[in-house]
Amino acid sequence: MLEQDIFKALADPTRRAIFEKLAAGGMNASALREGMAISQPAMSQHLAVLRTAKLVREERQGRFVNYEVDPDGLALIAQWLAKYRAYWPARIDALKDLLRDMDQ
Amino acid sequence: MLEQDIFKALADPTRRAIFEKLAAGGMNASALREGMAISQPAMSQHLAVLRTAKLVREERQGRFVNYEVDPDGLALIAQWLAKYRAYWPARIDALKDLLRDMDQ
DNA sequence: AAATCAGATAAGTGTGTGCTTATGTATCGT
DNA sequence: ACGATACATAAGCACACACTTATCTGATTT
Repeated sequence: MLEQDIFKALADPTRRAIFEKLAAGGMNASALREGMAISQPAMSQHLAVLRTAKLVREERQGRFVNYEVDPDGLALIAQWLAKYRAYWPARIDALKDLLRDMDQ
Repeated sequence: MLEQDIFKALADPTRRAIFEKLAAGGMNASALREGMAISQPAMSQHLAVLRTAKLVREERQGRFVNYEVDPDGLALIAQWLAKYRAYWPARIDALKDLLRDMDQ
């Protein structure tokens, strides 16, 4: 789980879309493809990249493979970002508000 | 300033190194090259990519161009990350803690 | 004005990446 | 056991990307 893998994985818009879809709830690879205009091998390859980056993890269920968000990858981004907290703008208040709202 | 630009910019290890160097304090392109085994055009091209991503901003000073971290790009990453807050592991909820610290 | 210096831009090249088609590997249903 | 289903892997191809050398722009110095 390297920074390198994470940022490279997220550099592709299709993979970000897949990740975002999974963030709304785990599902198998076929379900992920629905409404996405992407071939089965392409999806499988993208999921492999996301897995390597620890952004996603799999769990085999019979002949399906259920995928879900892996917090490890996100944690690494948070850590990377934290290194530069000195530069976060004051108007990041929006983010603070967002986090406060999510606490309710 | 698109997500696309940010993640692509950070997907390159040399650019992350440049960014990290600038995070320690602004400096011009020549100073950035010191100890980095990178040609002048390559540095210029990397800086252009970081600029497009709003991760870095320039300020011309005579015949030098001083570069420094641009908070805008970092803010965008923070916002992207915040969308997936539900998945952050409790023990590494660093971003939230840091934001709390900033409230003091 | 001319030479110099900091940096940007242009054009070409090798490598990486995301796709495709084809095939392989498990698991399920009958 | 057999075919079907869900997914992974292999191999090839077109394009993107990071580098190179060469040149250009703009500011400084003498």
